[in-house]
Amino acid sequence: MLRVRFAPSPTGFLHVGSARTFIFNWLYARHNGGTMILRVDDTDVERNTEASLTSIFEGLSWLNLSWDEQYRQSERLALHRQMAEAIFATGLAYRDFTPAHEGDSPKPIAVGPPLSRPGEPAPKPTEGARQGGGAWLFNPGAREISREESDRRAAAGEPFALRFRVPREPERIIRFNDAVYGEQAKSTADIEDFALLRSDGMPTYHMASCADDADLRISHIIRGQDHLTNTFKHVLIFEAAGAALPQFAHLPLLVAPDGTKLSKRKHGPVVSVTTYRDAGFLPEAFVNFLCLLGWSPKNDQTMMSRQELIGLFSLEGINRANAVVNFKDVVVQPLSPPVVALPLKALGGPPLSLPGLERQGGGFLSSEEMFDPKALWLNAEHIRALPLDDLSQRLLPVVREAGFNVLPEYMLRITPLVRERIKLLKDVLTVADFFFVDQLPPYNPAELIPQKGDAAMALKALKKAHEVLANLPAADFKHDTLDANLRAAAQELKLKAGQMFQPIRVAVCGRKNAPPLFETLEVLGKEKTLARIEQAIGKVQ
RNA sequence: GGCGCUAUCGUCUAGGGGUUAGGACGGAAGAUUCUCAAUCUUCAAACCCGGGUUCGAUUCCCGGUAGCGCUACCA
Repeated sequence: MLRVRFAPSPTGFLHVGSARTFIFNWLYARHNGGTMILRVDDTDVERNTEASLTSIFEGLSWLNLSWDEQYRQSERLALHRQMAEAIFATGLAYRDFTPAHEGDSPKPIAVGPPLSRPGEPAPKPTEGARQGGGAWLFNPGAREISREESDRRAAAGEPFALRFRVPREPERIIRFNDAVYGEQAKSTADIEDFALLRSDGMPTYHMASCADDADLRISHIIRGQDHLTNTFKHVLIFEAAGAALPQFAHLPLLVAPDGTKLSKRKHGPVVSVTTYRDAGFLPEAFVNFLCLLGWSPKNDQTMMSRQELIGLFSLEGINRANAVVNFKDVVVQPLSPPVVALPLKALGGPPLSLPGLERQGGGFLSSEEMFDPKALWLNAEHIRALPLDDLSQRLLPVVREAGFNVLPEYMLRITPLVRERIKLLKDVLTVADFFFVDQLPPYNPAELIPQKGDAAMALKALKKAHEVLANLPAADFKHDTLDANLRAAAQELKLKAGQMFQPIRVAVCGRKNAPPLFETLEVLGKEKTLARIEQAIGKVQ
């Protein structure tokens, strides 16, 4: 029975790296008909918050990801302690009565004899941490305390941490096979006596995680590569507890353009899944994008539906090198002097604004700056692949949230005009804004003047257009009729099509770049069209 | 410092002892159109360095370098 788990610790919003880890686990389970388990690793009471847990659920639900079983580590503490005690009973763990944090790195007080190899001199304590090489033996005296003394002090109520007694003499080579990174080996001389239980009785991550993985019969542990070296400790725990070793598969890390691990603290909103949701990514596109970081179907496919991903996914397709999420460094490194936000490319409207993404010194980051261009492209691809009514339904809430009370039927008519022009759902606000308002926001009248023309030409075109369109029954405000009439008018005025159409476009849309004119007029309707042309005439005069 | 991992166009990646080193994004140029977008065509762009093994290495081995990760009573 194949069983995989995703085990987030609720210490912040859902991280894109975590989301990808979930997805890979989920894909593996769904591909093989296995069981997907969500386990909340909340043993760190200091840092866990319920708000964080809520945000993780929110993120997963937006991505439309499902799981079959759910657990919470804080409800399974008895199990963890039980397994820790079982290990203690075998002699493979010992009580360390050193007060908490007194032995923490890098304070030199903990030095003691490092686990130096024969022949290597031990470093002097004053030299600081680990200069002699090898792993650190925490609080060396603690390991040697007799069982009698240990029992006595414990019975007296003295607090202690439980540490794993890593085999020292003879030193052993711990081995495991990783589905992605291959055969792994490490000497016990390089593994420190790590803690199993804290002095308050709470299990550490290593203990809780292994106890649960064993108890829940997890068959495959698919997780970030930052756990690769921890795995040796886990192998030790599994062994000591007499549990079967699961198959490990470590995933390359998601890194920032500067190569460092993506972190909430350093890279802020660009690592939060909610940022992508709020910016108007389609969940299916975002999942697609995440899958392409560190995994390949090896068949040159880039755009994949969820079903295709499930069908194509395999551990063999996972890459070993870290993958860069290619956002612009300005996101994390405020520029000085401050730079004005770039407008969205090709879209006349204001740049995308999202909370937390204000640029230092004012302005907002554009979507091209904060998102990986491939993510943007993939999102556009998925948008274009959506049926019109589906896309329209997803656009509607975005528009309404921006304060425009648009009817579903109207949205459906606008949708085909924006479908090929937006990369993010939110782009609809800058691409189709003129459909939503009664009054066009102010624009530069000079825009009304066509190529190789002057104000007189603009005026002539606008007046003629108004005349022609006014004579058209509202029912004839259809693409073909508009096309025929306006072209005829252009010919009559001896204007090129573009020279005729641009003034009208600017009059109606308030900018030069917009969806095709006749479709636009058709959707906008006779009344608004004429009103806007009249206003434009006023501006030119 | 110690240990582990990694290294193909700017980015995501395919490939693998002999290839014009493939694809995608992004970039450039052109076609098309009433603008924009979409679409189509074309172009530029990569095997970290040094040794070995071999008739032949980008590919296998070793070393170096660089990057990353771990090295907590965090996860």
